Order: sequence, then C-alpha cells, then structure tokens
Amino acid sequence: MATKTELRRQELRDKLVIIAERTIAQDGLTALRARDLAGEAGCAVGAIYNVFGDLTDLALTVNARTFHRLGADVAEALANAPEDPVEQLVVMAQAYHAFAAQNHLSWRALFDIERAPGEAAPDWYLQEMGQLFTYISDPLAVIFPERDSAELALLTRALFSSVHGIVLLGLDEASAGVSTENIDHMIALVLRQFAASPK
Amino acid sequence: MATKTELRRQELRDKLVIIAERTIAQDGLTALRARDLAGEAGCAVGAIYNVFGDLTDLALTVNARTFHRLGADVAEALANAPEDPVEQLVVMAQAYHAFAAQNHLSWRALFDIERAPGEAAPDWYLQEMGQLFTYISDPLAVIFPERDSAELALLTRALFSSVHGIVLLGLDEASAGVSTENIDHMIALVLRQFAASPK
DNA sequence: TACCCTGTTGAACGCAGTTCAATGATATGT
DNA sequence: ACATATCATTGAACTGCGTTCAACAGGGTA
Repeated sequence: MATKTELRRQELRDKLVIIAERTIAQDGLTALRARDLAGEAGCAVGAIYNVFGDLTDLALTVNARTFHRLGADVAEALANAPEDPVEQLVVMAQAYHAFAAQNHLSWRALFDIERAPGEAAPDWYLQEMGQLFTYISDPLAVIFPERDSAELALLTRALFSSVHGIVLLGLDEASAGVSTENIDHMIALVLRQFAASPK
Repeated sequence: MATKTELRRQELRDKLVIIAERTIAQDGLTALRARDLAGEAGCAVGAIYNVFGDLTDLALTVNARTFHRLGADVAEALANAPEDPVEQLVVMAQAYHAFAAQNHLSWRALFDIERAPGEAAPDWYLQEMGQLFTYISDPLAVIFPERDSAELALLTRALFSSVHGIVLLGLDEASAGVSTENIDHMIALVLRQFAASPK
C-alpha cells in the first residue's frame, strides 16, 4: 500500500483542480496551460499526467464542479420560489442566467470542450442535466396536467434549450447590446407567454 | 500595375476559400491547418499569409459565405411559406434547423471562432444577423400589432435565441436522443404556444 | 536587355500538449 | 536498521501547430 504516495497524489490532484478552476474562471479554458499549471502547483509538467489523463480530463473535472454549483444555485432559487409553477420556471431560468453571467468563463467552459465524435458525454454531465430537467418538468407537469410524460420531456428540453439559447446569445457581447435586464425580460416573456396558453 | 500578380492572388484566394470551405464542412474548424491547406492548394505556407491575415481571417471568410447560404435558405422557406404569420415563423425556424443539420460542422464554425475580448463582430455578421431578425420581426409585428418596436425587437431576439438553443442542444449528440422530428416538434411547440397566447 | 522591385518561398521560430528514459523516493523482506 | 526491488516523479525532448522573414525568383519598366 502506497499510503504516502496516494496522499501526495490526492493533494496534487486537489491543488491542480483549484488552480485550474481559478484559471478558467479568470481567463477561460484557453488559458489552461500545462507549464503554467505545473509552475503554480510547484510540480513537474509530467506530474499532471500522473494524476489526470490529460488536460481535458482536468478541465472536465472542473466542469463537473461548475455544473454542480450551477445546479445548486438553481435548486436554491426553486426552494425560495413562489408556489406558482410558472413563476418557479421564471425564477429558475433567471437563476440560470445569473449563474452564467457571474461565472461567465467557467460556464462557457461547460460547453466549449469538444468531445471526440461518437464519444458519449460523461456520466456526471448526464446526471446533473437530468437533475436540472427534473426541476423544470415538475412545474411543467402542474401547468400541463393533461400531457403525457413523453410530451413533458420534450417540453422540458425545449424550454431549457430556449432559456439556454437566450442566455448564450445574450451574454455574447458580439451581437452586443443586450442588458442583463433585457435578458431576464426575454426569459420571462418566453416562459410566461408559453405557459399562459389555454391549451 | 501588377495585373498578372493580382490575378494570381485572386485565384489563390478563391482556391483557398474553396478548400477551406470543404475542409470545415467535412472535418470541422479544427481540421483547418496551414500546411494541409498549402499542400492542397499547391502553394507555400507563407503564401496563405500574403492573401489572408491569418487562418482566422480565412475561416471568417468561409463563415461569411456559410451565413449567407443560411440566410438564403431561410428566405426561400419564407417565400414558400403560407400566409399565416405563426406558420411563417415555424417554417423559417425549421429551415434554420434543416440548414444546421445538413451543414452541421460549417454551422458550428459560425459560432466556434472566438473573438478577442472587446473585439466587435465583423460587419457582414451583424448585417446577416439583422437580415434574419427582419424575417422574424415582420410576422411578429402581425401577430402582436399592439407592441411597440422596442418590444418587438426583444421578442425577435428572444425567439431567434430560443430556436437557436433548441437546434444547438438538439444537434449535440452528447445529450443524445433527440431525433430530427423531435427537434422540429419542439420548435413548433414553442413557437405556436408562444404566438397562440391571447395577449 | 538590364535592373530594380515586389511577390513568393519554405526553413526556422515560438509555443502548445504529451511522452519516457533517467532519477529519486518508497515500501518490503531480512 | 539496512539492502534492495519497485514504483512514482522528473523535465528535457518530441510532435504538431500558426506564424514569420531572410533569401530567392520573376515580372514590369527604362
């Protein structure tokens, strides 16, 4: 048993994750460089590869944590939300927006790692995604009680994707000129309008 | 006057754009490599830099053409659409989806080039985007005649972003399991539900 | 034709991620 | 406690990328 070694590895692992997390948050995924990382962590470049398969593995680990924080924020928003299911959707979506705005580069990193074609998404990703979807589908089931679960699943995905799209393009300064308030406004507009329908 | 030289440059320019277009379409933006490009075009690597500032310039040129084709597809869909403004929105959004699906990597490249922070989006980008927005806001103005132009602009952006989000996440095989039909279904669901509201 | 000038070339540079032979530390058996 | 085998760690070196620039070649002009 390599107790001492395992401990050291665990420590290095933690240190690398923390540094990578800060680097990505401050300067984005592209600023994650092996040599800089090793320099900051006080280890050799090769040591990184003893602990992570490659830099993408490290970035994915950071992403898992980011996604978890995101989920926690949305959950908290839901916990403090009014009873009305439409308002619950709005509050959660705006929490999603707030998280994306306040953790812009970390949030971008969630989607900027390209998987090799055919490669499945990591487990934690699907799991966290499923959690988010549950938060959405519960109020939706109240709003649309007569729809079956397959339809609700589609509605859930459609609404999540819509909000994601609004936040994504809204935060992209390229197409410039969308204020935070306007993004929240668009979110509320789409969700309320969507749920207000008699059907 | 360097007529002969200018002609050669123009020819090289065209050749590079065509090769780059095919490369991006087949293997994505990351497959665009200076040496491969030079090899295929039968020129020196340095020659690329006589004609384009850098590879990003070339990729942006390809993007401009892709965006233009996209706009043309949407315009054609609108031209053949029924009179009903809601159906016009649906038809256009599904044309957007069809283009993205059939030109997946080229379409991805539109959004995968990261600009340096603070750098404005290119002119053609804003122009094509504006064109797309016009296609959307016209039917919207019919659907919501009492809204002022600022509100319509926000609605337009919100709907475009929503459809974009649905297509983006739908085509991402990672979250797997969204068929083409389901994507079209989600688009129609969101747009019809949105426009059906009495308000 | 001779000569300048400008377009073109591709080897070389800088900077990434990743590897692996050499080194050093650790755990085990006596 | 020591010797020794085993395994972790190191960082120089390798590969592959975009980009540059001194040297070269070929076209335009007198």
